[in-house]
Amino acid sequence: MTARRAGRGETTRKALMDAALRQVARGRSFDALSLRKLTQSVGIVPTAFYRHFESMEALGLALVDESLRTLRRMMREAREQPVPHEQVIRSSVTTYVHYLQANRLHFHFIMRERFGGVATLRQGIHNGIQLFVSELATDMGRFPVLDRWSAGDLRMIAGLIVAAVTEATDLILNAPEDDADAEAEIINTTTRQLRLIVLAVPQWRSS
Amino acid sequence: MTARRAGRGETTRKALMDAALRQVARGRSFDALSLRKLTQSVGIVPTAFYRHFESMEALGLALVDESLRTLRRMMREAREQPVPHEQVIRSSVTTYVHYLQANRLHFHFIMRERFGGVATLRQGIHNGIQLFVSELATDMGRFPVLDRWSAGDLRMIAGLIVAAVTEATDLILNAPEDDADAEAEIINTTTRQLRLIVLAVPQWRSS
DNA sequence: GCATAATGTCAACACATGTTCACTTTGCCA
DNA sequence: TGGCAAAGTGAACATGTGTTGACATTATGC
Repeated sequence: MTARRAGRGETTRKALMDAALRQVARGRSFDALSLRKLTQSVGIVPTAFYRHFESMEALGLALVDESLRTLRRMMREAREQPVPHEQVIRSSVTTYVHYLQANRLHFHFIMRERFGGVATLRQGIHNGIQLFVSELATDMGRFPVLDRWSAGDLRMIAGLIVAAVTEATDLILNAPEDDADAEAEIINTTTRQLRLIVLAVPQWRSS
Repeated sequence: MTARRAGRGETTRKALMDAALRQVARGRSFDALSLRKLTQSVGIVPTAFYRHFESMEALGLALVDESLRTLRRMMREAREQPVPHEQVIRSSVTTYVHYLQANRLHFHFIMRERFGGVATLRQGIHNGIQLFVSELATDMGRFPVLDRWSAGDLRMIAGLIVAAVTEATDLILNAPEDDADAEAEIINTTTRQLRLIVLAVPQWRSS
């Protein structure tokens, strides 16, 4: 039983991860981070890095893991929340954006490294998102009309929704952090996009 | 009139740009490229780089420009092409994917640096895409039913379409280059997504 | 409280990076 | 054809990089 110790080591490990996240959120891509600057910003000597991670890539993978975890947590909480009868879409979008604001660093990391320069990170994030799409698809399959849809059609529509939300995420992250007007407009546009999609559902005939 | 010479210089300038594009397509993010490796892969000495670009960032901006230009070229050609009466959506998607395959390097660059680590490149690409969305919106405003839509609604739906196409682009670029089956499936999914969107159009009531 | 493993430090390495300056070569235009 | 600007070269620089090994300092479980 390798009971993980939770001494100061655990905290500087976290500090390293946070430092990396902050650097990424500041604009740099993970690919271009330097081990030395990272340790410096944490206040330890470069060589101490290896006490916590085997390599930079390992750090990156840990960050992918952590970030995807907050994504899953969001979905779980959303599932446990009772579904509001009115304004389902609008309130979902709003909730999402709040969650996004509360976890900017993780979302920023995911967005940047999703197409970033490190193949293994890309792969990990890609898989995570695909899983996310799948879960969304099966969730949607429980709704009144959609319960007659094929699995493929459900994935198709889930993918479309995720694409819309991804675009919104991009816009939010690139807007100034406290611009309420911009945020409101993005929420508005995304809400209308999702409403449009829902409007199409009853019309759909699988070919 | 500063008539640009087209000597060997012009060609190694292009060679530098191509080398950078290849490196990016290979996986590295632009801000992790090294000036030295670049010049080495072109066969010139590092210092000669400055004969063609003031800095790496200048190279990047030139690449943004070039890549966005192929995007605009695509749209222009699409506009000049007569609209097929049947299977409009499917044939559009197919055409797009072919164009994408024929210009993988440029699309790869756009996709990677759209969220990449260099702010100015991000900004440039973002603006380019927004312009793209606007043009698509006004184009769509010429269609039978959509000609009654507000500009805001048109932008909304155009954004949704672009989001779907962007997702498809990502999938295509990350699939092996000659996997016809995967390509066919992506085309299929995207086509259905766009069809779904079109189905919603007659139902839409602007609030 | 002591032994022990985990964290952290220090010095040093071999190498890669961007950029400088003065120089040579190339190719075009008058 | 001679001149001149453009393109390419070479040596050298100051810095930054990842990684090594041997050593010091913690903290924690027994």
